Amino acid sequence: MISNEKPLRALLGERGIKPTYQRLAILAEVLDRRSHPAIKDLHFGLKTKVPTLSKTTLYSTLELFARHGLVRTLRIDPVEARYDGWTAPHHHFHCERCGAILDLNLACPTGRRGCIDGHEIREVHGYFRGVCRSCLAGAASSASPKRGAARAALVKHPSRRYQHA
Amino acid sequence: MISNEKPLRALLGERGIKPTYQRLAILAEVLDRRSHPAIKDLHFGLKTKVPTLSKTTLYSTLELFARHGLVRTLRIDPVEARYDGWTAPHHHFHCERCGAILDLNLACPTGRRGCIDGHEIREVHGYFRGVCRSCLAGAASSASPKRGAARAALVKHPSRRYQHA
DNA sequence: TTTTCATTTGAAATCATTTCAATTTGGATT
DNA sequence: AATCCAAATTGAAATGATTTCAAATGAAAA
Ligand SMILES: [Mn+2]
Ligand SMILES: [Mn+2]
Ligand SMILES: [Zn+2]
Ligand SMILES: [Zn+2]
Repeated sequence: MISNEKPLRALLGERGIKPTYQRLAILAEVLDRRSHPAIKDLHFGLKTKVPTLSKTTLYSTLELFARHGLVRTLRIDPVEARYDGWTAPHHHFHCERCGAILDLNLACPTGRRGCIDGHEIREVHGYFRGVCRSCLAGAASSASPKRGAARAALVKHPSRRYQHA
Repeated sequence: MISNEKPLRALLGERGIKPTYQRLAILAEVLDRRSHPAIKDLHFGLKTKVPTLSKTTLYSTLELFARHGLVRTLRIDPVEARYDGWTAPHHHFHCERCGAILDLNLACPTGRRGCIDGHEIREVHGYFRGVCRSCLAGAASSASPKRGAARAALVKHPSRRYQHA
């Protein structure tokens, strides 16, 4: 629903990646989500379609996809990598209360490439952290009732984050 | 040597943080380094001055410092948190070959605060990743002979990163 | 000195990620 | 259809940063 214009097979084929059943399912799942899912979220979301899918495959496949520019690996969440199927340059906001990662569209582009100070730039990430709109609205202490990755993040992580503040 | 204008005791006192022997040593160590050290680097660097210092104290103290704006916690290295005693807004570059983290001074500021899309912004990070100047110079495969955190990162991390590419 | 409370410490637990060897898969060849 | 082979997948074990937790220490107050 995001950028599934081209069939998934083509996205893989163009890059010489064999369109395995697992790879197609993983690619579909990660492109289908705007929530910047973590490995465990993808694993959970795919358990019906690919019951035998291992986390090891998820790790290696997502690294493969990232290497070929099919997904972006976000490191804004200190606990776990989050993946983004939307590869156009944009910034990210991480809510330290509910764990949600949201897209931001700002002036400063993250698409910059080339060299800076002689260093070869391959990736640019603009990370903002704070308290998201809906957490601000749902005042008080406990995070507002979110779903998906945000909620998943909530129930886990003992006090690592996403607790009171 | 960086921003030790004020005595360290004052930096803590202003914020109501009791100037413990450990805290003063940790603060001195993190302010003294431009290498954006990880916990293990600080632990190693302090073993002479504070032989009994535990990593637990380092974790909790650095979190305390970060909460009070004395240091910034960088999440650009996927393996471990790196700490920055230079709190003025600036961007960071992470060399995926040798692990070094370098300061960048660019136009787009990271000092932005306030709200975006209704989200309350508390932290802004500009992360660039690629291959650093000296790694580019020292062509070939193995990383150029670096020191400090970069080297430390090298000898560790089996193939996690900092290997060939 | 005795009490009290914050800080420090080390050991154990947690958990994301990596490693690795074995199994499975699917295409090519016979 | 049967065989072969390299790539892909899998699960279990290892790794290592970070957190948890309860005991030990320290320092100020009574
Ligand atoms: Mn995004
Ligand atoms: Mn810096
Ligand atoms: Zn939130
Ligand atoms: Zn380098």
